[in-house]
Amino acid sequence: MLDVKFIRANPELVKEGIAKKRADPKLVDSFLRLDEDWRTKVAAIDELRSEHNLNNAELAKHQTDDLLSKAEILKKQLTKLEEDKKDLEERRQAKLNLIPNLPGADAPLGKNETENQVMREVGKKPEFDFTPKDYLSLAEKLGIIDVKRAAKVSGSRFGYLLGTAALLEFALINFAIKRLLDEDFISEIIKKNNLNVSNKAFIPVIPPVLINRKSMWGMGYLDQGADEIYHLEKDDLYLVGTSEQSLGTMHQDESFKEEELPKRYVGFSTCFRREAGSYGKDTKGILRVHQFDKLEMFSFTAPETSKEEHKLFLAIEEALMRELEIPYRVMNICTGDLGAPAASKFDIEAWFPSENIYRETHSTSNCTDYQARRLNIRYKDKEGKVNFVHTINGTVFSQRPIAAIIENYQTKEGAINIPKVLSSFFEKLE
RNA sequence: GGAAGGGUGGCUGAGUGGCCGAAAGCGCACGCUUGGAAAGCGUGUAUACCGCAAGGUAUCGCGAGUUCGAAUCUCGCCCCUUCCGCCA
Repeated sequence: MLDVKFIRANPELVKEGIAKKRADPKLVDSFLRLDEDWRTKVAAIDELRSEHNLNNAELAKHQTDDLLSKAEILKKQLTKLEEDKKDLEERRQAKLNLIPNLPGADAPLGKNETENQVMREVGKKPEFDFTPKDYLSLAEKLGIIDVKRAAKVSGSRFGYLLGTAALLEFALINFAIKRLLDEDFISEIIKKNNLNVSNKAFIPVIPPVLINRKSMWGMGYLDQGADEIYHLEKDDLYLVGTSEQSLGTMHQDESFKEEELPKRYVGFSTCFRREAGSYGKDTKGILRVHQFDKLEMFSFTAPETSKEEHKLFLAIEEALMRELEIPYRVMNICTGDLGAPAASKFDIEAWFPSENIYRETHSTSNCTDYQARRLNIRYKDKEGKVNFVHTINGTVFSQRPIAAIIENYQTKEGAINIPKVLSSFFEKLE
């Protein structure tokens, strides 16, 4: 949600901003019209109610027919006005809900994913003296990914990870968690990237994956893209598409002290996506499935530090990818490809040698105060002033990197080497 | 799922129809006191919206209702605690 006062004071700026995100600028005008009507109604009600309250105070002292009949009249008027107000309020809120966050200055202008900018390519692409196979046929041959049986059991876009693939996930998660709990690791990244943020460690968390309507709405995913979300009607609960949704909502209606910020979490959860709009896209394998596990970073920060925190998240993602020795590139997501809550977003795409392309494996967004305002998450600064926090989220590892590992670490014989950095974690499991 | 009890400000907790945005205590802030501190004393201490301000309006889990008037009465829902049932 945008700051209503800001919209009123800067309607042109807001129109310009949301147009860049391919939202209809007319939304702003229709919102402002409803807002104006609503405010007028509120003022009228406040005045009438004040009169009513005074009248009631008299009635408390002595009851006369005059006072009583005046009260009845005022009550009737109020009831009518209040109905109008409720209706206006709903329509006003509905418009406001549809206005996305404004893009940040660092997000490149563009209409869709084809205009995302490559920021850098990192890592040496593996050279094979044979034709590299795709991860799925390798994995199926090794019996470590099974989508056929999953189709039998659950339908399309599901998969079983077995043996080495399952162990790879556990190893990957353990490796990443170990890094994120290590302040020295974070310090080093801060130093290397010349960032001005705290080296505070992340708090590990296993969050709920079913969340209520208010929470899902608060994260900004219900007004647009609700088709993507699984909804359990009987209980009116939503399955999270990412643990971002249960981490960000954890502190709703709370107020931090400034010294508590940044509050950093790393959550592990299963994620559920209906993939309603992606028929025919990545239908093979496990790159786009209805259910997958993901380790996710989430941070509540003061507004001044959110950009740096966002850079830290990206730097962490990159550092872990470099340790894994998987080539990747970093994309700066253009305005037209940003989700509703995000002001800026960086993706990491891992190298898939069988296809000779990079594929998205990570994503980190700065949602500024858009989610915090909906969820009422604030902090008190040193002068005691209360303000909304900023929220940042970022992938650590999902299951997609497992596919990247399989492709990049394949041998001529069709086996898979284990990345060096995972070997100790892997051996403990084997 | 069944039964009982409960949900009030940062916290504890009083409040069964108007004098209640809400007693008291704790905490916190400031001041006095002190060599300094503690204690003591005094003052202040919710949020949102409208307004230049004075001030007004709303909020006692949420929603509806009764009433001129609701924290207080009625109904529905949510959440918490305890007991029973079921259960990893």
